[in-house]
Amino acid sequence: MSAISNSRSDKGDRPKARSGKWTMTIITLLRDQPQRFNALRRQTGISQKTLTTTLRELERNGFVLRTMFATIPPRVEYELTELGRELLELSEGVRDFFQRRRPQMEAARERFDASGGEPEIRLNHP
Amino acid sequence: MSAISNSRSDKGDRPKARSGKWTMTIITLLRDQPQRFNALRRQTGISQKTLTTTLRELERNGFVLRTMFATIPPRVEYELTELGRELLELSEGVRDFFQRRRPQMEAARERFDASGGEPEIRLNHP
DNA sequence: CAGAATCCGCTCAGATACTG
DNA sequence: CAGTATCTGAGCGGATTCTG
Repeated sequence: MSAISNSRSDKGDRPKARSGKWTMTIITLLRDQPQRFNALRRQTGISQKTLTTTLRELERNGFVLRTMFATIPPRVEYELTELGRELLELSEGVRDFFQRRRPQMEAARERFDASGGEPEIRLNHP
Repeated sequence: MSAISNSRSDKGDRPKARSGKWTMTIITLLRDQPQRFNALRRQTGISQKTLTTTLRELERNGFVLRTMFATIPPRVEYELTELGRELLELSEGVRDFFQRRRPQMEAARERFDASGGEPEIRLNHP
């Protein structure tokens, strides 16, 4: 274990790229105004550890700006950067797509599940 | 274990929605022409199990059409549906975004890692 | 309040072996 | 060739505990 300090900056191993199940949710919540840590926590029900991890990666990649206020108790605010705002637009596009196409997807799933997943079968080869 | 058959249609539990690390790769490979199972396998280096799972979910959701030819040896082709083609466009948009913004992201990462992840600190509260 | 550190269970993806 | 069945290891996300 570390001998002197245990701050994050001591660890030599940088976090690997994460897909981030909660990433889209977080940046969506940051759309309209900066938010504090526990505000995000309450709105999402996300665990503290995962929220921290998600926010750190967003910060690290330049999508979110973290600002600490040296008050007691401490106050930390997260807000979208310009780059983060672009990511938000992108992610809204993705969400819109799946929302628009949801009926087709559900219909396809019903067909697939009803047929037990049996594919088209052709006897002739093209 | 199953008493009589072990075909997929026997299992009552349907697969849950998967994020699919390889999904984008696969539909990109299907852009220009239908492809056979092992062709996809060779081009990606993806394991056979994961390829099957990925293709099945794409098929189930209506993005990919699977066609079996009753020949010996068997021949199975995968191709994009119209819906799949829309998903392809979307995913190309996503890839383009991260490609375009890669420099900004890498710059942000360097700043973050160099500073040990220390945030902006403000002494006054707004 | 905003985290860091730890432990833990689950799911995902790869490796392997076997079939129609 | 195109799968299915199984085992296994790694990583993610949650719960809990502790601190500045």
